[in-house]
Amino acid sequence: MDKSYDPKRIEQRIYERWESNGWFAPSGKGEPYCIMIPPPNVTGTLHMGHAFQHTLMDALTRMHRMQGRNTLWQPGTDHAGIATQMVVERQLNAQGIRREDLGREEFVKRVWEWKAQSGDTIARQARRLGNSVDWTRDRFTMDEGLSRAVTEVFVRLYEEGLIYKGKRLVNWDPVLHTALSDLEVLTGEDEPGSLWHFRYPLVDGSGYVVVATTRPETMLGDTAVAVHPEDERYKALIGKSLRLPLADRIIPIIADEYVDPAFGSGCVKITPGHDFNDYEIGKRHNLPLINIFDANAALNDAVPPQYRGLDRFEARKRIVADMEALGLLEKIEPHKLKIPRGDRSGAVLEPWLTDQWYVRVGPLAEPAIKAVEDGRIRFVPENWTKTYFQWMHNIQDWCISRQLWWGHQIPAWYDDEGNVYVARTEAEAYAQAQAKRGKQVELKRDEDVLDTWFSSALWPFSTLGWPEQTEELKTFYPTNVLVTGFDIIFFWVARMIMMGLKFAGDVPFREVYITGLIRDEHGEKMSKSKGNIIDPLDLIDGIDLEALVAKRTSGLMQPHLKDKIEKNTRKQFPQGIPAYGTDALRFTFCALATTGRDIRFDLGRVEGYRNFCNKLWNAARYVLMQFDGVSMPATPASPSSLSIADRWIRSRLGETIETVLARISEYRFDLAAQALYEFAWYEYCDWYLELSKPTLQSERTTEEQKQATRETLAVVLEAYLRLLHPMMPFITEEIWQTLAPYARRSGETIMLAPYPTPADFPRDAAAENAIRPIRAVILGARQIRGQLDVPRSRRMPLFVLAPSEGDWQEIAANLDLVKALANATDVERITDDSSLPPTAMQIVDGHTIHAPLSTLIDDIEVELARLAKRKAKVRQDLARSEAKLANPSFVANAPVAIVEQERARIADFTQQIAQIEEQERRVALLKPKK
RNA sequence: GGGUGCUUAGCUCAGCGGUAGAGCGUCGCCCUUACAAGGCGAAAGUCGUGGGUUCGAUCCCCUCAGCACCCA
Repeated sequence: MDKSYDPKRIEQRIYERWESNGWFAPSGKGEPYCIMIPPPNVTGTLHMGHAFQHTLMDALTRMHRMQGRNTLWQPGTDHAGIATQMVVERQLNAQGIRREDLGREEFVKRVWEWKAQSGDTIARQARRLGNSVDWTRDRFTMDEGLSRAVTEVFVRLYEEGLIYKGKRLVNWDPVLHTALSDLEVLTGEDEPGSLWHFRYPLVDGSGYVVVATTRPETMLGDTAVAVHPEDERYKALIGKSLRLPLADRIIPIIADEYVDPAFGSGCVKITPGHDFNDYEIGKRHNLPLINIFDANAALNDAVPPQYRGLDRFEARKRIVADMEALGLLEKIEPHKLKIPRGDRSGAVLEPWLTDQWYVRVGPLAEPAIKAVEDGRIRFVPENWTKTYFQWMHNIQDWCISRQLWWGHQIPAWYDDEGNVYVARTEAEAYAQAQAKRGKQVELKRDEDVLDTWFSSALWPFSTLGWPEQTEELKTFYPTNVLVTGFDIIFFWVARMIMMGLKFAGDVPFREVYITGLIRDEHGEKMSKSKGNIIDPLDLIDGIDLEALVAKRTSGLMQPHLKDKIEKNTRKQFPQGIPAYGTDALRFTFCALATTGRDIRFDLGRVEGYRNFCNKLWNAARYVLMQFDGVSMPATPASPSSLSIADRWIRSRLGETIETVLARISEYRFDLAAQALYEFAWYEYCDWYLELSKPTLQSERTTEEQKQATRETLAVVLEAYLRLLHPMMPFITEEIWQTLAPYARRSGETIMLAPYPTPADFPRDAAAENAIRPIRAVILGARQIRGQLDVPRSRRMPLFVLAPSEGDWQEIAANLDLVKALANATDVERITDDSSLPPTAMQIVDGHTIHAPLSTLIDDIEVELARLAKRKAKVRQDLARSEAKLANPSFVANAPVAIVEQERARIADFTQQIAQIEEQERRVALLKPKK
């Protein structure tokens, strides 16, 4: 083995072997376990959030596979309608081609070409992350099978009256020319704007009312002015008529509770065609609805000729100017408001009246709520159920049509009379038309496509072959757990639950593990425009500064941010990013997977876990070295030949296995990772490896004892590798391949070896207790050296005052061990320290350890200072305990065990102080007489 | 306006009714034949504020402040 760990040399080779052997596919044996990957955008790349979630899913998948379950991790991608269409359109625009020039068919062909070209980026990334997905089952939402599921669901919902077409106000993106669902609307921070106060004259010439508006350009579509019914200022005006300036229309003054008398002037212009609230008011008061915008949000022919064709923002200026010229502009106030924008285009959205398809969600939501209420689906962490319920109880009908070309075209056809035929195929639609019209008629298919989330909602069963009742569907549905971020609970999780219950007859998954969102080191969301994204592969392979800068500053939507991004990047990564390897990255993700909702990604953590990989690597090297030139005996070492250290480390591994299993079962990957880290580093490496050295190197131990220790080294490490494998698949496999035989374990791969159980390494309380005094003496010696800055090379005799005969027996039985690790010339028991020469003293776990000062230092003051400090600390502790016991109600009310513990502490502290004082007295004797 | 979180060591975060923990960073000492990507030792926190419950609160309850997110 190389002296240090080099992930580049092992990872890809190992992954290829796993994949080519078909080990990712379900075994076909055992209880099923299934996770559906949340399908990423097929033309996109995996970002840190994906890498994070994939790591957790892979860890779960690998663990259950090792536990003998029939395990499927289903991979795939979605077609990301708007995002993908935008990308391809932009590419075409760069060549001076417009989408409309190509026509729909040709354009869609170009998208497929782009998909083919960029499509394997994600698969390549996923492989580098070590994902053990079953690639043979890879799916895409636009695949034939999945498209069939989409059509089937659409038709069935339509037939049940759960899908309808309606003319409604929608959120219209005037740049992308499509409707968006509520969820795709972003309302960001308050932006500075104005509140314009206009005068609308009364028809009877008795004056005017002042209306306040943030959108002057919509006044041409006003069909009323509303006041609050109880507003004394305007009560008398209700029912009167106004002459709408510029448009020169007569509109009524109406009363509606919706009006906030305190806002603006208390008079609100009502534009039912271009505002969601006004639309509702319009419905209540039977107001006419005037649409004044076209698809580009420019004014249409419904407005006076001089405004026609003006863009909405241009129109605003003109209208304000014209009102002012007419003396109808009362004032302009600065006003902050939130402006709705499209989540893809960033364009200011326009409420616009169009024909759209909707899903009537109410009847679907009810069972979906119930499934969570009665525990058939469990959210982890549990408090996300609240978020889910809040949304589900206030759910709105879902606008599913999009005016795009890329996506599942809606299976609806129209005849020349405008009748609609929803059908699984064109032929079926023609048959329906024939039946209805009694003759053959020409049909035209609906141009719109479905929201991408419509197909994503079917993912858990469409990928398994639905509507066919396939074996896979029977075996793996409902799936076990969904791993995803809280940001798509509404978009995706809720909709999958609704669709799964409706069409697959059961919940789509039994648990939903909601992860936090990966943010940058400042807690900022990672985004291209902020220039703070990190490609997970760059953490794995490393990247130099120039390449990183180039990556972050190319293809920016807002080129003016380039300089800032470059500057920040150079500042943050002056040396670029070193290669950390997949395992280090994966372990970092696990360690960061706390219950919080924001996860700050800290490069320091990755580095730390890369070091951990190296530590593990070198521990393995040490273990393997012990077998050099040693022939393996035919039979394993007998239990009776195990040393106390051998028994101890086995017991500690047992506890670690227990902890890891428990923590992962509650999705606390952070705590599981911590337990794994601590065992390997602080127990196995720091202690056990060191404890093994005297046994293996001494001439005083028997060959049988040596064999027992060698085997323990191998057996414990081998089992630990299996325990760690789900989080760090590559390094564990690499080491395991050479180590396994020494642990008498065979098999082609660690990924199919059994996952450890606590029963494999039963707890051994006697061994754990026996190690304690041994450790105490070694620690005492180390502390004395450390605190007095004495080099390890300076050896010394130790005198130990043990708290009990039993404790001393453990020390005495392992004297060579203690001497070696404490680097002591001798370890001698004392029962009374008064006869000792002046020493440095340390109390550890009830053991008092002395080392003669003459062997350590020349300056007595150093030791005196150390003692004084120590004494002060113990006195503080003593005071605290005494105060507690001095409180009669503490003694009366606290549990006996707690009171006893406090009494014991006092006794202990008192004794320690006495010892330190005695020590001070004796050390002082060494002071040169003045 | 409604809702949900968060505030613990310099930084990033665990923890949780009985003497405050980790990683990274910092400071000493050490080239110890597994590992300097290392070893040993150390320093460092009135656990956001103010109340309450309790024998005892970082933890439970209330108030306030700051920050973040979601919904309208």
